Amino acid sequence: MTDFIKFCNKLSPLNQESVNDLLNNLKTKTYQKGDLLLKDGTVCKHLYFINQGLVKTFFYKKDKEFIMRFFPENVMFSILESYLTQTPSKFMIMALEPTIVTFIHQNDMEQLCTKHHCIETLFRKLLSIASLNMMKRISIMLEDNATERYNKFVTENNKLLQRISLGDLASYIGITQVSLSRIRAIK
Amino acid sequence: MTDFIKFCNKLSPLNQESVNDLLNNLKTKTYQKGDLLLKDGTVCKHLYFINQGLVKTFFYKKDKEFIMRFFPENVMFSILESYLTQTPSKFMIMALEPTIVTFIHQNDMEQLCTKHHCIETLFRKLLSIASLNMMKRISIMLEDNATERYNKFVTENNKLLQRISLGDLASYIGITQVSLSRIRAIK
DNA sequence: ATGACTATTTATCATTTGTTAAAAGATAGT
DNA sequence: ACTATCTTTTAACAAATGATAAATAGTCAT
Repeated sequence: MTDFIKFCNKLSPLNQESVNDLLNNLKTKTYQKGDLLLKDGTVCKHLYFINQGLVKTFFYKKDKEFIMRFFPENVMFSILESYLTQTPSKFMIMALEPTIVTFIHQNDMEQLCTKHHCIETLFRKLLSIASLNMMKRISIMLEDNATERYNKFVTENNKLLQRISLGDLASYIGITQVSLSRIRAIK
Repeated sequence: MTDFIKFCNKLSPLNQESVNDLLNNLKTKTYQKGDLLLKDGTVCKHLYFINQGLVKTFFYKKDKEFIMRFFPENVMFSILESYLTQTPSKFMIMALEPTIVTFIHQNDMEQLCTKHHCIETLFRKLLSIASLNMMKRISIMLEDNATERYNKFVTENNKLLQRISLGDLASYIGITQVSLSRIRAIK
């Protein structure tokens, strides 16, 4: 739980009262590899901080899987599409490793944003980071072909690479696993 | 200027004092078709509201152009990559039609976010919308091929379609103009 | 209307990526 | 060590998209 607070405080300073209010609303849960933190069709009610482990957010089109993003330890995440609108999610969240998350309920977070200006500021910073990440992703998908996207991922996520299967990486990059295998073979 | 306030108030209610503070910091400017609102390599200092007209945000890789997004009248926009970090922009903003924008300086907006909780809330809502839009864009780029992306754009942006050139639409979809022409011919 | 310029279409060929199937390699449980 | 299962690689062919060039259509200034 304290890592959650540390992370927040680093991003945007919180006063003592807001820290206490946050702490009072945090819960922690453990998941095994393969467990779903969120099933599609359900509303994402939580904002998560990942203490340990790795998750992927993804969705299916027909029987094909597409990965939106990987989240390793020490970052915050949620399914914004569902969390922000409180509508059923198109996306799912799955633990790729034994994972421990600390989370806060959307209702509580919303109230705390209203109550504490500094928490609203924190949330704004979180959304800023998410926006920057997604913007980067979009520009990469536009300007780079599969090989370049793969190389970029490798250099920028070197440490994650060993923890992600080839199939998952391919789904993230936006190609088939067979294509990615071929790309790797050519180098 | 008042359309700016109307838009904001609709998104997130503002008290009178914050409205006044906003109004005192707004400026309005007119651009001709083809004018740049922002050149790449410069820092995006403003958050814009578009009263009239149409702009595109885009970038170059070598001599190829890629379009991030179109913004028509009555929406807010900026180059978040640069605005949020106050670093030189990879992206440019160009008017595709005679365009009138009302805008606020990043310094001023930041101060107002600190001064008025309700303006911070407004900004959070703006970032939420941007995040949802980008999330949708990413999932479309993952799951849909060029033909599907084109069809989706046509049905969802029917009114914009007549105002955007084929080449620009292709750059947005992420294919060459020649490919898009072929896709349209097949239907 | 004319000419100059720009945008769009069409055609051809090259390259990339998808699809399917089979083989090879890795992992976990017994 | 052995099977069963899952992951990754390899191969052959199909489909989609890119690159280039030429033809057609549309736009704008005079």
